[in-house]
This record gives sequence, C-alpha cells and structure tokens, in this order.
Amino acid sequence: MRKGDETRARILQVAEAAVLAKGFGATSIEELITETGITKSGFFYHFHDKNELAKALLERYLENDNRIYDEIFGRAHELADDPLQAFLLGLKLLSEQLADLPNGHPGCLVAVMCVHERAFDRGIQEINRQAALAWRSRFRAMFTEIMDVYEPREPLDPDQLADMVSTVLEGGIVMSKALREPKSLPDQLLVLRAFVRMLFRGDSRSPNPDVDSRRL
Amino acid sequence: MRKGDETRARILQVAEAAVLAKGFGATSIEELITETGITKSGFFYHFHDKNELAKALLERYLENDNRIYDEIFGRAHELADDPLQAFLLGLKLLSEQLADLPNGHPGCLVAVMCVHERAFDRGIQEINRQAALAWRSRFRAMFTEIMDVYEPREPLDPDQLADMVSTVLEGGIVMSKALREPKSLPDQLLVLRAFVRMLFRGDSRSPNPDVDSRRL
DNA sequence: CGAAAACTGTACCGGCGGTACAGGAGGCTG
DNA sequence: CAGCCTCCTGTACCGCCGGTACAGTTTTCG
Repeated sequence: MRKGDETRARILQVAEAAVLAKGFGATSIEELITETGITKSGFFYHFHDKNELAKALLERYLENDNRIYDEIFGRAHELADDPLQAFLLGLKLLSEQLADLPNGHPGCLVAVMCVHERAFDRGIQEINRQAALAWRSRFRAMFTEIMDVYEPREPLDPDQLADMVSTVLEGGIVMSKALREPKSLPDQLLVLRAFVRMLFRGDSRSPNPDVDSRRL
Repeated sequence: MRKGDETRARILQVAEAAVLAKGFGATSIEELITETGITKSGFFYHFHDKNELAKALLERYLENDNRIYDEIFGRAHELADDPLQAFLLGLKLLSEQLADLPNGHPGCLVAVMCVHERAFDRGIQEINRQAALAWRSRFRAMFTEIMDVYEPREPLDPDQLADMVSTVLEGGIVMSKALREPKSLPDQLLVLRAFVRMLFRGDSRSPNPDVDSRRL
C-alpha cells in the first residue's frame, strides 16, 4: 500500500539524520516517533526491531549513494571522452558537490555500522561488505579503463587504487568531522585527484599530452 | 594511591576493547564491571558518568597513539638521513606493523567519537579536534622538511598533504572493517606511500636521484 | 461493502545509566 | 594505637528505553 510506504519513508528520513548526527545507539525510537508523529505501535508495525531499522536505513542510504555516483560519473563521462579526463572530472564534480553542502557531509552510514560492528547481526555486516565491494568494482572499472590508455608511473593494483577512492572519502568524512572543517573532505578528494593525475600524466606543469596518440 | 590507578587502568583497558568492538552505546557499564571484577559503585567511584569514561578512554588512546608514531617515525629518522627517505620508511614500518596485527586494526577511538558526535559534550569534541590538529602538525613538519629538499611535482599544500596521512589511516580502518580484509589498511598506506614518492621523486623506474645535489 | 492495511492505546517487562548513601577493608600518618 | 583517607562493597531505588502483547480503530482500495 502507498500510505504505509510513505510513513515508512518518513521514519527512515528522520532516523537517518538522527543516526548520522548522534550514532545509532544514541538515537531512541521514542524520539523518532515523536518527530514523525506516529505512535510506538506504529513504529513496530513497520520495523519489528531496531536492527531491522538499521538494515532498512543502510539499504536506503546505499541506493541513494549509488545513484549519486552514477549521476556524477555519468555526467563526467558525457563531458569527457578520455577515461582519465572523465575520472578526474568526476572527482572534481564530486568535490564541488561536497563543498556545496553547508554543514559538510552528514556522515556515512557504512562507517557508522563499521564502528558499531558487533552490535548488529551478520546481515548488516554483509550488506556493508557488499557495499564496499561495489565501490571497489565501480572505481576499478574506471581505473582499468584508464590503464588501457595510459601507463601508470608506478605499477599499482587497480583494486587498491579503487579502494583508495573509498578510503579517502571515508577518511575524509571522519577527519572533517574531527577537525570541524567541512572543507577538509572536498580538499582531500582534490589531493587524491592530483595524485591520480600525476600517476597517469606526470608533471602538471608540462602541457597536456596528446591523449589520442596513446590510445589503443 | 597506586591501587586506585591500577583498577582505573584495568577498567579503561577492558572498556577500550569493548568500545572498539561494539561502539560506545552498545558497551554497557554492567558488562565492564563484571569483566573487571568490581562493583557498580566501584565503577562510579572512578568515573562519575559514562561521558567521563569516554573522555579518559580517548585521552589514554591518544597518548598511546602518539607514542607509537613517535617510535616509528623516530626510528625511521634514525635509519635514514634524508627526510623523504625517512618519511617513506616510516610509512613502510607503519604499514608492516599494521599488517602484523592478526585481526587487523582494532579501530580508532577518534573515529568512534566522530560518529557519535552529538552524543558527547564539547570537551570530547575538542579533544578530538586537538588530536586531529596534532596529527596534522606532526605530518606537516615532515612534509615541509621534505619540501626543503625536494620540489613537489604538483604544488600541494603541506597541511592538506599531512591530513592525507590521517585520512588514509582513518579511511583505511573503516574500509578494512567494512571489507573484512585486515590487509586493506596496510595496503592503502603503501598506495599513499607510492603517491608521496611519486610526488617528490617522480618515476620509480628511473634510478634514484642524487639527493644531495638538490639539497639547499 | 468488505477485507486488508495501517495504524492507535494501554499495559507491561527487563536492562541499563545513574543516584544515594551507609558501611567496611586496608594503608599511611601523627 | 587512633584516626583519617583512599578505595571500594552492598543495597535500594529511579526513569528511560527497547521490546512485547494484544485489543481496538481508522483508512485505503478492490
């Protein structure tokens, strides 16, 4: 039914903001129901316990997360034919989008679930792992595409390079929260961008190489 | 008194392991006292509430954290005169030490406190911020030392470079937990190491440049 | 209209963080 | 030896929260 889904979505929306702000344990069900305007019974009609809420929260978050990456890197691939240019543009667009958030990135639910780790069941741990693997394969695809055209200066594993993108995102979120400097996260992404550009193109002060001459 | 400090230390030790495994909210005081073999009253004699426990936990963690960095990069500076070599060696030693942990890195309390954020008072948030700033100044000192000798291929801010080390460490911890691959964290550190080497030394396939000829 | 979906209301349970307070063991000091 | 201080123990209690149970009510839709 539609009405039920709408209420459920409203709970998830309120819950996500609360969990990202205070952590999962510090978010009480009672506060969620007062904010969404339903009763406790209503809450447990939708989620039979807090663990199920966590699972739904994580799934919703990951859907949105993937949608954002699809959009940004899809647009980047439309604007640039060259895979390296597209990836570098994508990182830039992502950095800009993150810099535009007035209060900084609200936080990553994957990181939240990692920190709480054993407090959740294996189902959530597995979703988390699959999410990380999905990030890896997403960015690995970009790096192998780049490596078909450019030879890296250092022989780095595309899987590890791909993980580096997620690592900088997750670490950047943690650090910008610790530092209370929202700009830190987008800046770190740009540092990564500089590293990747350096890896495949070398010195930035030399003019851009003629890309097509190196294409297979 | 010595006896009190010893009990306090035992509580902190038990608490740290529990918090890193399950998060702060999921760690109950009752479980801590059964494991340390004291009573609830005994616990509240040492820490007047859970927030104070968190504070003491964080302070203890950061002391140890700083000691480890001092040791590793101190040794690296003993073994290598050149600041770049010393830094690269330090990253390698750190990576090896992290790879030797059988179950991977247990987790970073700074990240835990960041995730829980608003659940704690400003005192803890400030300690967290100071810790991140201390990491920044530690690694910035190394990068400015390196920049006195080597010119970077890309004009990167030493503060942002310094933050990159913390970012990769924090992100690597999150990612290796999400992936359930302990090796991921040390690997990411080595990727960062390759990036830094590339930034200051260029192509790894060319022979090592004569360092002294570039020294000021 | 009727059935299923989407709730509300009430009452209750146990665990947990936290308070209050009395008292006791053990060591140090005058 | 007395007395005090540190470092606890024991007991009793409070309120919040997650969760259960279940009966009843409204809303939605075929």
